[in-house]
Amino acid sequence: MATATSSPYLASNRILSTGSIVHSDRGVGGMQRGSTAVTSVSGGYRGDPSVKMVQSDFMQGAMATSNGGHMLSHAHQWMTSLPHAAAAAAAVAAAEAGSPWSSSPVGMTGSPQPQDVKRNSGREDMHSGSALHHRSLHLGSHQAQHPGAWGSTSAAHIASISEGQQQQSLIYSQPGGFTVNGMLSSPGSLMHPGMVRGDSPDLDHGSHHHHHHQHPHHQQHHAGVSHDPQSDEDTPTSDDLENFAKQFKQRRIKLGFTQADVGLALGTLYGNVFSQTTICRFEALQLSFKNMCKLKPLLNKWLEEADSTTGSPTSIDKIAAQGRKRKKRTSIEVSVKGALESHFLKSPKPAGQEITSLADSLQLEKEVVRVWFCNRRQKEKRMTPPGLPHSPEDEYSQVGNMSSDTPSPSMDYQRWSLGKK
DNA sequence: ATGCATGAGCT
DNA sequence: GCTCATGCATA
Repeated sequence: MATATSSPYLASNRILSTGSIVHSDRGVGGMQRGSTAVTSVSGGYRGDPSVKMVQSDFMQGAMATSNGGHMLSHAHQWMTSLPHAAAAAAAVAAAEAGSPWSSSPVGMTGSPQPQDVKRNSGREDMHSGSALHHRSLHLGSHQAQHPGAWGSTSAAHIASISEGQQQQSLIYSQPGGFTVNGMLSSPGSLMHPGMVRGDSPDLDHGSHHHHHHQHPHHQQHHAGVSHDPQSDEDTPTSDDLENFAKQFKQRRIKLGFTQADVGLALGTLYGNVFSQTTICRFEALQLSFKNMCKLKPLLNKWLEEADSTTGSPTSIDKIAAQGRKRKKRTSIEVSVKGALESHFLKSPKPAGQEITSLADSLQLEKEVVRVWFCNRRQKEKRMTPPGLPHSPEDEYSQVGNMSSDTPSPSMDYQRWSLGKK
């Protein structure tokens, strides 16, 4: 399908009725040998099967009304993602016909979610378990390096989550390495006492970030029993996190919850919803150290709740973040990615001008390139172990050859979580 | 499981 | 315009 070779963008299709067209020729790089990037637009939204189809239909209607049927006229094509109700969609349309994506959605409708006890027994166990990549070093050294990364700024500091937050519960009785499963006298069910997040779909995004300068100094416990003195307010070591993540995943699966379930549960329990992505990254230790520290308490709490509440429905009420317009995800061709990688190795932080020219030569939007670099840097940060004694050069040590254009996957990432088994 | 994207808060 | 935390959409 994506025969859109003429122009870098231009979607061959737009909102497609759910499920009907799923095209996706898995060979993104296998066919469009001419385009640098494809921008496949699709309308399907998986994650809420219950209303999926309906909204799709509404979508089309809404769009036709607002944009006269084409929203691709812009240089970019944004995709409005699933207005939930016709009313909402209409409202949005009326309010901002053809305007940029920055609008904020109107109040959302009550979620029609039929609280169901999700206990999808294993289902993602398979693919999730294949996360044991490379293994190797894991030293306890320390070294501050990236100025905003791994261990420089604030450590475990539970960001002040939204308003009515009152976590900090000091009932952590479960250290990362051992479980006291069962008999935890957790508050039972309780759940959202009075937290009503009636506004922003994405809620609390705006309250986490104060930097308290205190390094997450990795406390090395001297040899002997690795107890895991995880008191309330103390920075866990990388090992702690690693163990916890491992444990967590195990328990989670055992209990029959999916990563998405957990994310939602956290939302109903603490008012902080997280996506499957985040939970996944947590389990895979692909978050920044600081971020890991922040999430651990929450997940720990959930764990306790989860296995103490045997059978009790950790209710879920989804609040679909909708009405948001998002740029379509640009798909960068492999070869182009290679080029970007090369440049990255030379200059990880290209200046605006440089980005512009690069973007131009690669036929990509400047913004896309800029973002690519941002993401690349970010990725690098989490790939770099917090306490690796090696010199900065060791990062990409590609000992030996390396022709200027070696298509090699370049660099084998090593994360700090390699002590895997 | 991950790639590209959005946004808040800094600088 | 960057960093960082996060997530939609995808592979």
